[in-house]
Amino acid sequence: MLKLQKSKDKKQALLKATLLLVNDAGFQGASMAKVAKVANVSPATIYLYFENKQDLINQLYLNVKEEFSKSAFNGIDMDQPVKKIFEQIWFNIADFKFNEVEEAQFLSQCDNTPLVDEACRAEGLNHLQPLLDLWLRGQEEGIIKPLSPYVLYAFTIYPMAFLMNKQTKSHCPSDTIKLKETFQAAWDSIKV
Amino acid sequence: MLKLQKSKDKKQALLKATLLLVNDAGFQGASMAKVAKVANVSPATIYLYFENKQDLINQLYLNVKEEFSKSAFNGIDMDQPVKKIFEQIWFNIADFKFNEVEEAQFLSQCDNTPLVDEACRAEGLNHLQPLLDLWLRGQEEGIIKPLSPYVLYAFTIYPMAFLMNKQTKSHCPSDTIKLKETFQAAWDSIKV
DNA sequence: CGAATAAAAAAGAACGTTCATTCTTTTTTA
DNA sequence: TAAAAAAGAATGAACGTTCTTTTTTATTCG
Repeated sequence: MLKLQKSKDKKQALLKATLLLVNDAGFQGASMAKVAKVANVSPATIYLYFENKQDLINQLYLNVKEEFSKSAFNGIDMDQPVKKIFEQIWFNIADFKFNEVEEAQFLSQCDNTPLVDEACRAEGLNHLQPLLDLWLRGQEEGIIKPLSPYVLYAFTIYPMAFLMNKQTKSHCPSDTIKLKETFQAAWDSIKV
Repeated sequence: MLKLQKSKDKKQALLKATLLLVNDAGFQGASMAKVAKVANVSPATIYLYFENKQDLINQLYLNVKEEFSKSAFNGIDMDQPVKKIFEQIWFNIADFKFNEVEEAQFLSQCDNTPLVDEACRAEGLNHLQPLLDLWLRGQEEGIIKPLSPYVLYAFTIYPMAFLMNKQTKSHCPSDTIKLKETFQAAWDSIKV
């Protein structure tokens, strides 16, 4: 039982090491040798927990994506008006993006690379279903524009990745992005 | 003179080969050997035109970024209301994203990777100054919200990268994204 | 309860391959 | 015919992965 925990710790350490290395130097920068070194483990040990490098990347992606989705819907009260629920989710996501910077950065990098399996990406998207359902409800109530969920996502959630990125790389001082006004922009883009 | 053209052709072929390979298999997928093969050239020849791999990537990035900016401001008539000019630019960018798919995909991949020099990225951003100036003018006229240019960009331009990406990878059928309504969303997010 | 032992986990060295880059030779150009 | 451009082979280093050995763990029996 203690054994099992140790195993999980080691796997977690490997995932975290990969995350850090990918953020710092891209996917090719995260070589198995470096991942092993950062996780304080022999390269061979990685293969006890992961099939190969692709499997390591895929599992990391799904791991972080799930963490992200959990944050997004954390403490949501569904017995409220659509706008209020959306606001809760939006601020949850903002919190994640600006507090779990490492994880958020990693996800951004994954968004546009061909190195994450498409199947894997699709699985990661499933977790966001509650948000799509909420939008549908908003559209039925006539308070959200009849746009495809892709467009809704593109204008409300996706922009946060850009802003997080700019802030992290300190292209813009951290007081430039006022969350309340930023949410207003997001909402204005999709409200009817 | 003919010689010079041939040289330029070869350099262009190398850049294009790199672009394709990076899109297909990421930055590590674009090995010098493969780039050479696709461009029909010896690996050694690459080093006549580029210092090293990083230089190749940097130059490609700046090249494509400049092409992008040129498209954005193509045929713009500055003697018009702010909204009209912004609309022209927005549709220019949309055209680029949805027609020059290879280039747009490459830029998206560059946005979030640590493999493009920050200095290089900064240089690429300069080209967008006219858009920032336009926003400022709009803010002085009181028709654009007093948000930082980062936020304005995040909500009007950046979403197109996401939509192009989804459409290219055929996650959403190509008639899902109606440009006119999508522009409306962009404008609504920043108009006062 | 502690020593013996079998199994599982981990380590480190080693594998063949591929990498970015350079060296030497050949071809093309002026 | 001299110089510039290009080719192809060769370089050592680093890659992902596997092989062999050592260490750790859990279990069994004295």
